[in-house]
Amino acid sequence: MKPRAISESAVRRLSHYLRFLDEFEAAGATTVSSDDLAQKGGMTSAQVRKDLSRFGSFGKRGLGYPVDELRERLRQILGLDRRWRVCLAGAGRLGAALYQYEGFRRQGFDFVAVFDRDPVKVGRRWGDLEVEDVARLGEVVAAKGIEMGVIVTPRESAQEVADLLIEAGVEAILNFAPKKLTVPHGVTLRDVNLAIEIEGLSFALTHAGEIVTAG
Amino acid sequence: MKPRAISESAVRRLSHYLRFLDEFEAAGATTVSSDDLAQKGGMTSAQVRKDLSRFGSFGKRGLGYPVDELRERLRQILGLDRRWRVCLAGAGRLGAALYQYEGFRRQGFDFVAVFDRDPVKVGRRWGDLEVEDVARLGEVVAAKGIEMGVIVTPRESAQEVADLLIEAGVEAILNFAPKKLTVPHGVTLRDVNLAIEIEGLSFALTHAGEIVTAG
DNA sequence: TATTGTGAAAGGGTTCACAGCG
DNA sequence: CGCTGTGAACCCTTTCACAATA
Repeated sequence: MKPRAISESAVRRLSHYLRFLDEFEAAGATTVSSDDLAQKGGMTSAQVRKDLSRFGSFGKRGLGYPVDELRERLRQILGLDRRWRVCLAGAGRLGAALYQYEGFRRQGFDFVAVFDRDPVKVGRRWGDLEVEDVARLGEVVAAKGIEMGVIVTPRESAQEVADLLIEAGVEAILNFAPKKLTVPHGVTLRDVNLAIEIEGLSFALTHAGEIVTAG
Repeated sequence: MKPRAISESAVRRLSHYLRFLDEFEAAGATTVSSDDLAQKGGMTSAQVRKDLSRFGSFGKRGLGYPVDELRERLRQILGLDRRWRVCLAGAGRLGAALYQYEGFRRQGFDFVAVFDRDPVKVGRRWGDLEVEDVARLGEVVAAKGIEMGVIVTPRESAQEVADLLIEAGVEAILNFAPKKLTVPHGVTLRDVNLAIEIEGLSFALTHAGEIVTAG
């Protein structure tokens, strides 16, 4: 089975299309054209069609795509037609903000465990959870069937925690620590590096006039 | 002036190199080769050399790059040899977490104002700041010489706040709201969309076996 | 000799353009 | 007729490979 590779940016666009469809649905549309979707995202209609056609022929020539159907199909494709069990590694402020962010739950992501190494934090109540000692990570991940990990530790502990997660069988990690992590083949890693994003802004302001492209 | 466009991903790599150099410096190295840097980041040495050579010839053939000098040069290139005045739009939990994140201050980014529309939040003390009414955004941005905005509002208010920031003269925006914003040419926008990142993970787990490339 | 800096080649993602079809 | 689906063309980024050189 090797149905051709999909780029990370293409997957990101699928998520965008899903949000655009929500907007069209809210506006009462029953069909949308690739061009309608493209305009919401500042992209070309050809790109939208290429992205969608990779997963099947959902459109009707001359008409466009049925909003409802395409929306459901995209949710399936993105794996949003089920719920996922997620753990937080790091019980700091950023972790708390993510934990309480409604958007995750709404899209099907449930935080079912929080870990920290700090004995002061271990045992504290977080909603209906209790912060667990990171030493119990493997045990808890197995017991609760946790499938994704979100790393919100300081830079220094990030790789260590990633290794624990992977050893426990977690195959998808969202890393907020400002550290490039090494993961084995088969584990999916996404980085959200706040420092790097804001440095991109200072670069752009510093080099105003020179063009910065998308790539 | 048009010294060839620079891709966003290339700028991101410059930030990475800077962090790698910090690590090499901490380890006592005085020079590094493009291959040393490449290995830290899982990239090729040719890529490192191409990225760096765009800004000048910092290396010595047969030896590599002087750590100190390259580090300083990269800080200049990224605009980190000065401080930036940043405002937060949105006094919620995520905003609070970012506000208290030491990393920003350490790299030269100072939060000098926080805005919210909620009268309950306006007037509250945040460290040595006071939450301001978003109605005063233009005034405060001008008075404090604010250069960057970080949007941490709900989805619905994001575009509106972005427009206010831009009208006030802000030319760089970091957007955490899960909404694709429209900004005029000349304004730099970076998105951090947590929902989209985690959806990337569920996509990968759902399609395990099929390859997801970098692009 | 080891490593940079860089043209040339390769690779991969995006856009074009049009045949196909409702 | 309008819009999708898609092969081909295009373009940008990455990698290769080697001349240049400390």
